[in-house]
Amino acid sequence: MAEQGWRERKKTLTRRALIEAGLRLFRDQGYQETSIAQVAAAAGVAPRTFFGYFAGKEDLVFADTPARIETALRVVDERGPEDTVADVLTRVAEETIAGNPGDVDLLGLASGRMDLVMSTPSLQGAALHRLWTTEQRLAGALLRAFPDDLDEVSAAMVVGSFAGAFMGAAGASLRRGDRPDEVRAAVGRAVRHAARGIRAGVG
Amino acid sequence: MAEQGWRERKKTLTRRALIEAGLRLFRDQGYQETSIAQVAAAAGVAPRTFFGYFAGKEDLVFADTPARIETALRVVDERGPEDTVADVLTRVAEETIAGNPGDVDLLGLASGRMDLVMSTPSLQGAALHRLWTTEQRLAGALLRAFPDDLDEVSAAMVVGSFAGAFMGAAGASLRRGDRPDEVRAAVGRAVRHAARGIRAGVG
DNA sequence: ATGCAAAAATGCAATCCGTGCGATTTTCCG
DNA sequence: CGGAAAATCGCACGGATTGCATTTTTGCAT
Repeated sequence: MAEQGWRERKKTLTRRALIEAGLRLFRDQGYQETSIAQVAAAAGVAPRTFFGYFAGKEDLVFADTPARIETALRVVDERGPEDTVADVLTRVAEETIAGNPGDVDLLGLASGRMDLVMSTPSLQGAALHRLWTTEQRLAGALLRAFPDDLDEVSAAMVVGSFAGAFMGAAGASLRRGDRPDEVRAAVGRAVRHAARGIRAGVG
Repeated sequence: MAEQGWRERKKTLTRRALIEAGLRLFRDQGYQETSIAQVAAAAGVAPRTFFGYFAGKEDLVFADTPARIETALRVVDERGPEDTVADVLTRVAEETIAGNPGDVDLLGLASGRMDLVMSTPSLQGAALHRLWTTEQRLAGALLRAFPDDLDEVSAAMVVGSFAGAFMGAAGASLRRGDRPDEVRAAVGRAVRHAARGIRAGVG
């Protein structure tokens, strides 16, 4: 847990500086309109250095998702004996919502990422791709947690219908201009719908 | 319906040449590894001309989807009086499958696109983004077709769960290396599952 | 404190996508 | 045949990435 020293500390410091500078610039002047050179300059490093921290422009925007994904997977892995597939996925969804609609507070930059992604096509694609690969991992974890109730395809199908309902509702609610709590409610309804659908099919 | 003359004819001809050349090169040497310059050269036009036909490299890969999307939307618009939401979406899915898993035959280049997309991250993102925007349009059409049973959010949620289940099943089946007919079967099962889930919730 | 080796930050060149613009060539039509 | 409109081209940028060689920093053992 303990960091080595100045070396490590400085690295996470630079990383954070890049994220904050990037997110701020993206929000203020737009994603496409902001060049990596600007982000690097604002963070006080050379443009080339940016790529030592992130694989690309998109990566900076989703810098906090890996942790959230691990959390979601852990929820599945820690399935209780009495839990059903729907129970577990519902809990995953709740866990996800807890730090999603209307928030972000990534590094002090509360909100903004949702709007940013929703208003930037290329980021939408990136976000959906991450969601897609995450769904696959989630399906794998689910299959491991319920080996008697599922198979590869049904696991992926269940996760897909869940995520699909979730995203569909969230997207529509946001597009409609709902308040954060309304979005939460909409998503909650979608999750319950998906859970009901699953119970009607798989154990 | 009738084309003007040589002008129009040549245009669609060049367009087709670009698509065929592109798809062939993408399949043979990979998407990322193929430059637009190569595609243009193979089609006998200047690189700059490529952008007169497609907005970008990705567009070429999905050149046939617009038509398919229109078809899907039409299926929703032509809802029968007795149809339920699940009925309509099931029909949309069938319509979609009819020309999807294992095929493509876009322009004689049977198969290959599915594999191409599944093996190219950036194309996956593009494909998912197209799916996402299509879902929105589908939700809109569905809302128009069932104004008494749905609202914006529930329509999007229903479409999302449907598409999610569809994609999840298709992806898992393909990833597992299933034969085209097996993929079809898996998707069929997913569609029935999603339909059941919808019937359990919305009318 | 000093010097060396590993790690990080840079600089630079090169490739490729995508776009604006002006110059050319084709095709259409009177 | 003589434009006018449409389609191609060529050219020059701006910006994302990447590979490679060079220069700074930092960690650590004398």
